[in-house]
Amino acid sequence: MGTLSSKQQHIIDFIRSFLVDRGYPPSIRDILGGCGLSSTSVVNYNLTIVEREGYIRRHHSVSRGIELIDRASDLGYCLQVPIIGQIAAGEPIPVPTPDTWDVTASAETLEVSRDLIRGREGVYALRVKGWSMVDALINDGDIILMQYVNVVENGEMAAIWLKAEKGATLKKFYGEPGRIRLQPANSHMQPIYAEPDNVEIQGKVIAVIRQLV
Amino acid sequence: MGTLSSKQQHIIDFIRSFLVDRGYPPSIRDILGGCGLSSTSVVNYNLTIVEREGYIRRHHSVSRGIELIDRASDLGYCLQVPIIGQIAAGEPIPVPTPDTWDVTASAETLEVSRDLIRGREGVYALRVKGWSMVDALINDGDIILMQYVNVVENGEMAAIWLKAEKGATLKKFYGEPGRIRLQPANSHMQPIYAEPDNVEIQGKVIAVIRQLV
DNA sequence: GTTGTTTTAGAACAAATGTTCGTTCCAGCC
DNA sequence: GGCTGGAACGAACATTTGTTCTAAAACAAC
Repeated sequence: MGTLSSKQQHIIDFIRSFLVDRGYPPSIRDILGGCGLSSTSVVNYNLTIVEREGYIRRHHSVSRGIELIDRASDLGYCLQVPIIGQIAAGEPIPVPTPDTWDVTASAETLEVSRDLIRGREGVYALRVKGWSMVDALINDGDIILMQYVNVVENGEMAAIWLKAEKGATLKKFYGEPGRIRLQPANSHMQPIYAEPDNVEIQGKVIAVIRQLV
Repeated sequence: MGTLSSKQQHIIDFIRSFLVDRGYPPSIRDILGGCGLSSTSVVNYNLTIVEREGYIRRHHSVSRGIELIDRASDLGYCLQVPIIGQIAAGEPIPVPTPDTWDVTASAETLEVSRDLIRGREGVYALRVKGWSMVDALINDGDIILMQYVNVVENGEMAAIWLKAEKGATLKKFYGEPGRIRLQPANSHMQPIYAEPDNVEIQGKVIAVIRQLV
């Protein structure tokens, strides 16, 4: 990646914004107009240099065949995850059944980068309401990424519905002989013990996102 | 969003993979070949329907002017944020100076969706080491998104370097007459008071990301 | 069957767009 | 001054590519 003149830098910026804005690359004459240049051959000339320096890839004799390949502010793809509700002690989570799973139906969605999902299926998001999860280092207003599962391994953090208490909580799950231990993430807090048929797993936590300000 | 024939669904899938693969949209004749169709007018005919159903937007009389607008399975751009180091009590953060700011230079980057950044400049990420920040609901292994700033407003969470103690910490910042109050996010913990010229702000926290499993 | 609608075919056209080439401008240099 | 190489210009050209039109085939409803 060599150095570029300001004109060439401007061209790259224009290509990027054009691409984000319109969804397809600009033609040479688009760049001409957008960057205030005066001749298609000037654009072509600079485009050749920008390609030689490794910022774009050109597909010759293809209209708008410009491919951006800068890693710097490069655009990887995100996935959209539905925010299907909020979790608060005392309220059940409206987990969608796997067959009525429709991302587009949900009113709000969260954009999440691919590495957080890691190819998992059945991922949804919840907004945390209240301070009942602070022992799990989860705050009011946080967003938790959940995966829809029925069973979890020991030690995994899960959203658990306590039928008798009619309360939802986030705890680390440990199956023990004859009982289930629900351990707060904070080591200073005491665990809760529950009957196996009193708990219902509504999904496991795969990430926590807290946005400040 | 209406229903599509299998042929039309195939066309959309082809457009998407073509786009991801080559960086620019297919022409009508590309679709013709890629989907095994036999006439450009057939492609055009189905493209019109697909557009009417809201899956794409066509820019007429523009070569390859096809814009994918399905929210369901992809799209939305991410930005890359450099992970420039880790924060732990007792170690300074290697904050880059604004002029040597080079995303590509950093060994590790984090992909983050656009809404988390919100157009801010000078954003970097830190990996949290140790449990010294649990009072701020931040755990060992969490990743915090930071923005490089020198001053913060009262109540904002910031990475603060205490010169005398030679320690970095994350606290809520409050300027008070003659002193600075550093308040843990956890209300059960007591604040720290510091001399104004003993503190050095290294950036403010704009998001916390915790990945489990 | 008839009728009407949807879908396909193929070709021709016009516009969009990449490419080429001779020329000009200009700064640096011998 | 004269030479040279990078950069810009402008026009012409060739290809790519969207668009349109007519006819036919396929399909559904009656």
